[in-house]
Amino acid sequence: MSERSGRGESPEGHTRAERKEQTRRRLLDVAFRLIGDRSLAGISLREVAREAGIVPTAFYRHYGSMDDLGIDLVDESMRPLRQMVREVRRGRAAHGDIIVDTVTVLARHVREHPDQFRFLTRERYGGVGAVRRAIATELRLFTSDLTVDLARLTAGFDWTTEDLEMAASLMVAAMLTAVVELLEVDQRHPEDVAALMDQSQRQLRLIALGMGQWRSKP
Amino acid sequence: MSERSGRGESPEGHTRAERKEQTRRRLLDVAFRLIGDRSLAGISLREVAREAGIVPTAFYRHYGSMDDLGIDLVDESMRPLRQMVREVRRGRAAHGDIIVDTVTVLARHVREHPDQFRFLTRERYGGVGAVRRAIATELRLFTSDLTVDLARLTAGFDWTTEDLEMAASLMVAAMLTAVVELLEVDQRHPEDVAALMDQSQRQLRLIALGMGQWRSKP
DNA sequence: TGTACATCAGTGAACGCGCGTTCACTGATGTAC
DNA sequence: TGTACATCAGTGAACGCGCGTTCACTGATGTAC
Repeated sequence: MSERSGRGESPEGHTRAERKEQTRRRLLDVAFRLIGDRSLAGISLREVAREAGIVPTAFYRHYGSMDDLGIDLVDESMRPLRQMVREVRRGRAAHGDIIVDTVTVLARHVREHPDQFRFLTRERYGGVGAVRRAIATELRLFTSDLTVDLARLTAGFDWTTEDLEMAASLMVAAMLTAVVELLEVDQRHPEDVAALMDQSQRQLRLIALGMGQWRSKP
Repeated sequence: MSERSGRGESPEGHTRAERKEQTRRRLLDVAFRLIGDRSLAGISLREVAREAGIVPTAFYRHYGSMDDLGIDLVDESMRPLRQMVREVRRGRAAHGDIIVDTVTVLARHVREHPDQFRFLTRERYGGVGAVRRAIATELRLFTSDLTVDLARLTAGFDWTTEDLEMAASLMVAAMLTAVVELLEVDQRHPEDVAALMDQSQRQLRLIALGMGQWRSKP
């Protein structure tokens, strides 16, 4: 048999490594889909393998356990979040309203990758230890990026690092709440989505107003 | 045989109803304990029954399924939260600092009922539909109580109901974040607990400062 | 280019296990008279 | 108070099922010469 078309299925990806990567992607995609209405603990290795079109034992060619796959899912779903931060920073120089931009970009990402955000919010507290820690680490990085941004914005005022972190973590809390609520509302009711985004923007604005008045030991 | 001491175990509770209630309480306590390091989906009917000292089939004398037990767990763990709100309201008339009081009482409840708060934060997003909805309803009630309080505090200023709800939900988000972090830190390190409580108080103060500056369409 | 061997993604049978749920039951507690 | 029957919390055997994991395997792809 020739080098190509060795197997009937999947004509793309000729090398062994390419085929393996395709299977791994299928495992991740299937897991995200199944996680849409269940927790990671609620889906089985056999189910993921079955849906990905491989035999259960072949799963072990890719991950040592479902927990390992879970960690990979965290990486995958944190990527859009990091991209979001980058987008907002890029847009920041252009024109004024950081808050509107942030919420808009966040809402778009949630709309585009609902399963991934669902996974993150669900496993953030509920999941296996390793997965929970991976998510906590990523969120901490997210908060500290925001702290740096706030430091830049408040340069000249006498903000302590502690206070900046406090404000950043409050903003992250507000945004995470918005994400969760966005996932809950039916995307076919745009007026609900708009109301949520509006509330989220007003919350961030309220925090910004408070920061304007803040004195380090008020 | 006489009416009392029919069974060797559990001398308390003579009537059939009392004994049944004792078993139900044991089921709830066992479930809270097991949920300390797993999600509700991760514990089995057989395990709960085994730990409660009854045979699996006897479980059905108390609940139709583990989901039913889950709903009962929500009721049980929301009780301390409601009590907390009442306590803060009661103390409010006495002396000044609502924020310090709220955070102090909250921290105490979390310390006293860690398993129950763990259950709530874990199942809030991760759990079965019915349990998730029960928690969402209780939290909504909590937020609307706070909205009423804020309405009283801002009487005379031109706050819309929408804006009051927005501020209340931001405060609840801040407090829930604090709860989660309190559950994560080791209670044997009081300085970490103090730092968390301090951050939480500063966040609420920041929001209060923002509210002082708020104009309904800024 | 051709051959001979190594690699390794995926196969398929088999295992033991804990699960939820059914069923007919037991015997103490409760109730009617 | 005494008796006869009803109730019902808890028992124990049994079921079929999907699970994670083991094992020896196959055959296309990759590599060395």
